[in-house]
Amino acid sequence: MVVTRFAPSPTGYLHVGGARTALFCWLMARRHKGKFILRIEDTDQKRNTPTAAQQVINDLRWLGIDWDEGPDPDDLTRSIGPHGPYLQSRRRNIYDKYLQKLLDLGKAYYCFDTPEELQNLRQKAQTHKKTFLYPRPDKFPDAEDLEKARADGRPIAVRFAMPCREIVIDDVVRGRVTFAAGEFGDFIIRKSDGFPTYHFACVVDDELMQVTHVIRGQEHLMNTPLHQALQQALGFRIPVYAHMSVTVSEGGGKLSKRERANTFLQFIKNNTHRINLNALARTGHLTPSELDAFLNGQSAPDGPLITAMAEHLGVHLPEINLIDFLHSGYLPEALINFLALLGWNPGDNREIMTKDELIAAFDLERLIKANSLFDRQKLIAFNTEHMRLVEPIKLLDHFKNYLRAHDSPLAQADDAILAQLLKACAGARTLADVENKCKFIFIDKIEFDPKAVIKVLKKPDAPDLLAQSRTALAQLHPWNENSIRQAIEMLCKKNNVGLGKVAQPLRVALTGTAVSPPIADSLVLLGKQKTLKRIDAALQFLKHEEYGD
RNA sequence: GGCCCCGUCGUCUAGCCAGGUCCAGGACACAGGGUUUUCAUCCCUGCAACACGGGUUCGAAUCCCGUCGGGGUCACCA
Repeated sequence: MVVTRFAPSPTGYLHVGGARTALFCWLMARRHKGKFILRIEDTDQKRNTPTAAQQVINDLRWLGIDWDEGPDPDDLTRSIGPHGPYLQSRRRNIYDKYLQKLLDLGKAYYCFDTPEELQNLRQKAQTHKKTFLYPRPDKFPDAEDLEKARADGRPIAVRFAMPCREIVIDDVVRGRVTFAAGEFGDFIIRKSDGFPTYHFACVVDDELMQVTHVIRGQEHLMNTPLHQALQQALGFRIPVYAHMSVTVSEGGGKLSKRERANTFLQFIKNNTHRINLNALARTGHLTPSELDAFLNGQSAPDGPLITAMAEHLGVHLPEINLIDFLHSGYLPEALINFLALLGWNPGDNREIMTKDELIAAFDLERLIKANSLFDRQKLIAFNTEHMRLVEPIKLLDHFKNYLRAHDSPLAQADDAILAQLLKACAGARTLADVENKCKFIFIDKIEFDPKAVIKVLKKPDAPDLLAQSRTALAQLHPWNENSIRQAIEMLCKKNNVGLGKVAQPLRVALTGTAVSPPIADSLVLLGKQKTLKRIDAALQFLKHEEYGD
């Protein structure tokens, strides 16, 4: 049976890169009717935040990735599956057991160096232009040395005695990779705070959880020799390894969480003169000195705060975390499809694929070796396709989810209305597009976009046609898509003009902008009362403008 | 810098392992045109790549070597 695992360290929101790794692991397990495990690697006390694990879990669920074993998504303290707990911080007794075994076998040893001492050793190696390898003592410290170190208050860590021999790893995507003997030094497997390091916990857990395929980013390739040595020392199986290519950002560098903060910072710097910093600090819940620190590049606020401030200023930031994509109105189906094709392809010309199709086609053999760039424009194209493809019920769910994540005026609408909006906006690229197009219906006071006014309302015949529309619509009964369309068409015929001549002034009168769903839909959605009122308001507005000129 | 990985249109990629069917196929983007009451959608056409240099071979995008370029990694982070 195929068993894969995704093992994030909970340091914040789930990053697209991480999501891609999770997706490939999940796809592999589902393809082979195996198991997919979620394991939380929270062995770094300094970096973990209490809510981060839950956030990662929420993000994964939004994407539509589920796990057979792992923390209970509704209650992290509970486990699903026979190999729990799935939070590494709760497995310390297990690691200690294997650690003792290594110690007993003479394959690991205590060490008592302070950070400063290690730093010195490294420096020395660097001045001699040699790679730093920890100098293994001739004789491993014994119980007595341990006591003495403890008495002296020295940090007590444990190192693995790395065997000095050539190491060969077989990787599904890289092929056979060979490392010469002596490339790797003894590394720490238990930190002085008693927690295992990543290498150790990962190897032990992969064995105990019976993981068969380790699929991870290429950045782990250099870790694999260490893991393999550990597996051999402990008598563990060696799983199949697949080191995927990395996804890089459009800027050239790696897709980094800092990118959003940097983009935002750059925007502020370029527009200092027209930004009210006090108001900005308020929306970002920052003190003036915190904002100052951010502007000086000393620190960066949390993701959600950046998002709030960017929204406040109307700046679009590159999406990096999964939650950013939710906020921008992307569909998880589209993101999955897009991510799957970053470094993998089904071997034919198919691109737009559903989750089931991806599962059926997935194959580790078809992973690409070369790094790829995250192309947002292509993502948008994928999203457009999936907006059309997703079942209406599901699309509605996604839309509500999106609306909840915002402070949208549309949140007050019920399901039936929302479904109508979605239908009227067929062809929209993102959920954000739908919201933008329809929010005029839920706003009491609309504002006229000057460009739309000049381009449409100020046209010579516009006020007259608008007034005629008002008269015709006022008499209209019943008020539905069909009747409205007929009324408008008749008006066009009567005046001998194209549909746009009548529809556009109406549109601007109702929405303040030149963008909305098809005109008849827009009128139905707005309702007769409000429609007439807004036409009156627009007519009024035009009169004042005339006097003003 | 040491070690490791990678290198086909601007981008994602097919083709490479099993050399000829590839003057290199698809998609996104871009340019031009068309449909449409706005936006978006949709349709058509076009542009555009084997990093470079040596081999091997009758023949190389495909095999070998070198150069250059990009990325990763060198923690008591994961």
